This record gives sequence, C-alpha cells and structure tokens, in this order.
Amino acid sequence: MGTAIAEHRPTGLRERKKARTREALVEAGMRLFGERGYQATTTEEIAASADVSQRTFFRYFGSKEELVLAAQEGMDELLYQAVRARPLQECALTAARNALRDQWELSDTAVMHAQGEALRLIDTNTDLLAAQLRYCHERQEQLAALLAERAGVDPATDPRPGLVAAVFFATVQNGHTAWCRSGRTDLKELVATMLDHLDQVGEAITTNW
Amino acid sequence: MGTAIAEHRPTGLRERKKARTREALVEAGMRLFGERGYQATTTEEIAASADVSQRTFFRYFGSKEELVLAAQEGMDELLYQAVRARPLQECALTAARNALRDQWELSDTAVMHAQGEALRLIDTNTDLLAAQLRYCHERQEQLAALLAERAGVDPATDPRPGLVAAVFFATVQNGHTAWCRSGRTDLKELVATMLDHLDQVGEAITTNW
DNA sequence: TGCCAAATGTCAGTGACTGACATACTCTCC
DNA sequence: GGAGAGTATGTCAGTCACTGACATTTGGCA
Repeated sequence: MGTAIAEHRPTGLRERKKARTREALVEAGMRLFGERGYQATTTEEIAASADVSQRTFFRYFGSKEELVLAAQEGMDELLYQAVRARPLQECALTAARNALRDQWELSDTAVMHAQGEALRLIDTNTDLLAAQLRYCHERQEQLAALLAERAGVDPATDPRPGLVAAVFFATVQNGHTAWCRSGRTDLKELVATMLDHLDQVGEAITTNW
Repeated sequence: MGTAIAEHRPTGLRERKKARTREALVEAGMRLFGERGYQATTTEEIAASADVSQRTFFRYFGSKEELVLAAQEGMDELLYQAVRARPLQECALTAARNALRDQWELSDTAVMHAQGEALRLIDTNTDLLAAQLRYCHERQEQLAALLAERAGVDPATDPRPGLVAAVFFATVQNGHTAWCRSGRTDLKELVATMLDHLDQVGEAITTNW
C-alpha cells in the first residue's frame, strides 16, 4: 500500500540514498519547525540536522517553503486520476468533490498525517500561506484543463472549467482554514469539513439566505 | 472624482512630504519594474531613483511586493462600502458582484490605470502572485464578515459567508488571469470579464455542461 | 579496475530585510 | 521667534534565503 503513485522503485543505491536524504531533510525540517517555529528555524539548521550542507538542501528544495509543501506533492496526481475515474454523468464540481473523497480514502495514513501537520504549520505563517496559495493556483489550472477535457469543451474560450476549478480550490482552502481555526486535529474532520463545504457552496451562492 | 476615501487631507508640511515620498517610491518602482522587470530591479535602485535610502523604502513598504500591491490599497474599503449600499433583497454573491461594478464606476481613472498596470505586472512574477493571493485571502475574510453581518448570521458557525467570499475572490482572480492572458489592456474589458464570470459561476458549478 | 556521470561540499557573492543609533527636520507651546 | 518634543531619515552592521562556480567524492557500469 502506499501512495499508489511513485512507480519509481528505488532500484540502485544512488536512488535509495537520495530518497533517504530527502526524507531526512523533510523529517528534520518538520521537527524543527514544530519545536521552534517556522520563522525561527534556518535552512542551515535543517541541513545540519540532516547531516548535509545548506547547498544540498537547496538542491532538493527550491525554497524553504517548498519543504513544507512537499507533503502535498503527489496528492494532485492522485486527485486527477480520481477525477478521471468519476462517471461522466456527474457534473464537474460533483466529480471533483467525489474524487477528493475517493483519493483520501486511498491514501496512506502516514501520508495523511504528514499532510495534516503541514496544513497546521501553514496556518501559522503568512509566507507559507502565500506559497501554498500560489501552489494551489497551479494545481487549479491543471484541474481546469482536466475538467475541460472531460466535458469536451475548449478551455481557451469557455470559462466554466476554470471557474469550477477556482471554486473547488477556494472551497477546499476555506475548509482548511476553518478546520485549523476550530483547533481540531482529527483528519477525518478535515475531509468532512471540505466535503460539507463543497456540498453547500452551490446553494450558498445561488440563493438568498 | 477622487477616491472618496482618504479623508486625511495632507494638512501639515510633514504629511505632504511623506505623501510625496511615498508617491515617488511607487512611481519609481513601477517605472523600473516596467523597464527592467520586477526581479531585475533591486530595492536599492528604487530608493536611489526616489532619492531616499533603502532603509526609508522599507519604512514605507514592508516588502518589495507591497509596493506593487499598494495600488489596490483603498479599493477594498470602497468595495465594502459599495456592498453595504446594495439592497438587502440581493443575495450575497449578487450584491458583491454589483458592488464591484458600482465601485469601479466611482473610481478615479488614474487609480484605475495604476491598478491595471499592477495587475499586469503581477502576472509576470510568481512571487508577486503569491503576495497578491495572500492579500486576497485577508480581504476575503473581511468580506465574509461583512456578508455575515449583512445577512444577520453568525460567521463562526455558518460557513456560507466564507464560501461566498471565497467564490467571489476566486472568480475575480480568475477574471484577472483570463484578462492578462488574452493580452488585452483595456480596463473596461477587465471589469466586463470579471462581471461576466461572476454571472456564470452559479450555473457553471450547479449544472452539468 | 578504470572511466563517466551524478551527488555533494566549499566558498564567495547577491539581495531582501532588520535593529540600533545618530542626525535632521517639523510641530507646538511660550 | 526660539526651545523642547516628537518624528522622519541616513548610516552601518548584521542575518538569512538563495545562487553560481569549482573541486571532490561516490555510485553505476563496461
């Protein structure tokens, strides 16, 4: 079991070593961020704690923020696959919503836990939030392209795929902050909040309450 | 005429000087960004071009990105006022949509032009995009609070105000990127795109197309 | 074993941003 | 109009994220 992606079985010693170094950096970083806070931890300290040079840190991660965002990496591809697997009679937002649920059920518990830690950390620092939002913006465009392809419309002229993707990620992000703000730590509740918001958003914007 | 806010008439010499320095920094920064690009322009160059020290630059703007975002500053308050002025029988998203239209009609052409320049610049650099998205996130929370107050619901328990605010800004942002990507420079088209997307978003997410 | 390519370390440098302190300027009160 | 208070600015030193260049080590492979 595991992430169902990562077809790159670490065949040689070199690749195994690389994977270990990367994991050591993530582990050291998340631990230090938890202990001293994101801002108060330097990249040199993380590198030293993982027994590599600072230069090596930046060969694995393009920025300090990227280390935190690495936890969500790979989840996207899983989501897109899940969207592709949804039946075509489901409308775009419903398909994305159900794909989110499906993908979460398939995920490894360790990956889920790391995801939760990362999300809680993001809520403590505005630089991280900015990086996360930019990252979501990229994923949003990929989802828009996928939804356009799924429905057989031209994404260059039809704004609807882009709109659904924008609403989807905005709602998910909304669930994220709501979950963090509620002080809960149970990941089931995070997913439940996101799915609940996705269920409500259509009525919330079309009716007068 | 004028921004309708900015009740701070520059009464003394000191305040007039401050306003002039700030404007000189914005003007120098936007000019240099346009000539050499955002990344290739240093804060020292901007400061020198405005005849102040780099330290003074950072007393006016907390970061390099903030100088670009300064153009949108004040537009928020205008938007909130416009929302408050919309009749209560309009549902939340419609009120926000019409408020956006109203606010744009009231704005100064110079302010609008600066806004357009800033938006086009943001589209050229991912650091700026990240800063802009974080800024939108703050504005989104304020709009959510306003919508909750307007409808008389509790924003702590009812997710709908937050959802509408999230959808509103996501859609506006979507219009922004669509406008930039189309290569257009006419601000009327920017507003038209945003309003058009706001009109379409409800049907786009609730129907199967 | 020996060659090639990839991974890493070291070093010097850039640029955003900050705190501390001294100086110059504006405002106000008399 | 001048003294004192408060504010804006310049200067300087320093931190930290991040990068390019080059030398060194290390794993893959003939």
